[in-house]
Amino acid sequence: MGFRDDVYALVQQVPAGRVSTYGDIGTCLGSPRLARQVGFALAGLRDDDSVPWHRVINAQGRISFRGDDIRGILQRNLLEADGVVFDDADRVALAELRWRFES
DNA sequence: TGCTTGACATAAT
DNA sequence: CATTATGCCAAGC
Repeated sequence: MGFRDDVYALVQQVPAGRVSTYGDIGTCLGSPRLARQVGFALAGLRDDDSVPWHRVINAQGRISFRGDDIRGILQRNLLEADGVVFDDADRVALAELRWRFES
């Protein structure tokens, strides 16, 4: 279809225990300014669990809320289940967990 | 075809 | 460090 499918493909490349940022995905797809579109694409998934959307967070290493707090808590829960650790500021160690896309 | 919206990013306050 | 303002690009209407 377009941009969104590329986002899904990249997110699916992120292994468990690793996380990625909207900016990185956008950069991999063309420009770092595509970050919003990345989020937009993931929003289209809604409750589709075929894509590990919870492994995608913002550049600050924090979970992006969509409006429903439950969504963010669920995301954090899923990440912790993958082995991702949050610090006191509810942030993940991006320097260690940040996934680097190959192509 | 053209305007509005949006799970962000970055810089400024 | 949090909050606000602006930019950017694609999708929806």
